Amino acid sequence: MRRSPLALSFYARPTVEVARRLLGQIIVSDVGGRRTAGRIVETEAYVGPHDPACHAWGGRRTPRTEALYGPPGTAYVYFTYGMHWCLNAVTEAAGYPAAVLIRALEPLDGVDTMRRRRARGRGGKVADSDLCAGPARLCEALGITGRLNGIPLQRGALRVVRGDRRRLPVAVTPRIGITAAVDWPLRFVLLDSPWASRGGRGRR
DNA sequence: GGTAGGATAAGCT
DNA sequence: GCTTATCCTACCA
Repeated sequence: MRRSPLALSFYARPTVEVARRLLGQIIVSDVGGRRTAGRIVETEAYVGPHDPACHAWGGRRTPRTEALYGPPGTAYVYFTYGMHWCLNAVTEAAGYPAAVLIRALEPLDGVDTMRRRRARGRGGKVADSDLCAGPARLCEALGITGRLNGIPLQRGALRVVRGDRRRLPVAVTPRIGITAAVDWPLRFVLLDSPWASRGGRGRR
């Protein structure tokens, strides 16, 4: 089945709105010649230079954050904790640094590939419910690394395509793992989704 | 069921 | 030097 990619205009809106409307949409990765795909079940908004948890807080513009200033629909992939990659979709107008962090997916396609990637370098096996339940986990499962930083999400090896968004029960909570602006309700998660990250399955 | 601590490196002060 | 938009293992209940 062929699904249409989300257009640039989808991302050129208030970041909170994009974060909410990304729930239910589908990420498709063809990295390494393998097709993997998953449905977005958890997101967080990082709303710009006035957001103390945003990497572009205070207008920081460095080689690391450069992709955040790109056009809407750009992939912002950053490295953290010395070993993890995380994927964001850049939002709002070009030049305005804001993005939505993709925090969890429901695996749809290429589950065997996901299992292999997630188990690599780790003798044990990974429960299917943990394949994409976390921002770094889903990047590992989909083969996403810094090589994809700055690419457009409308075409190419990594893209976001339209999913079924009818009747989605959404919970709104503070963001996870940050120490700044802890009261801002900028995390969106499908209510009771078994695919959400830890700290994420909760109701509110 | 839960949580504490370690891994590991870029970017900042 | 210190912090970090994390994950995993070990350990305790």
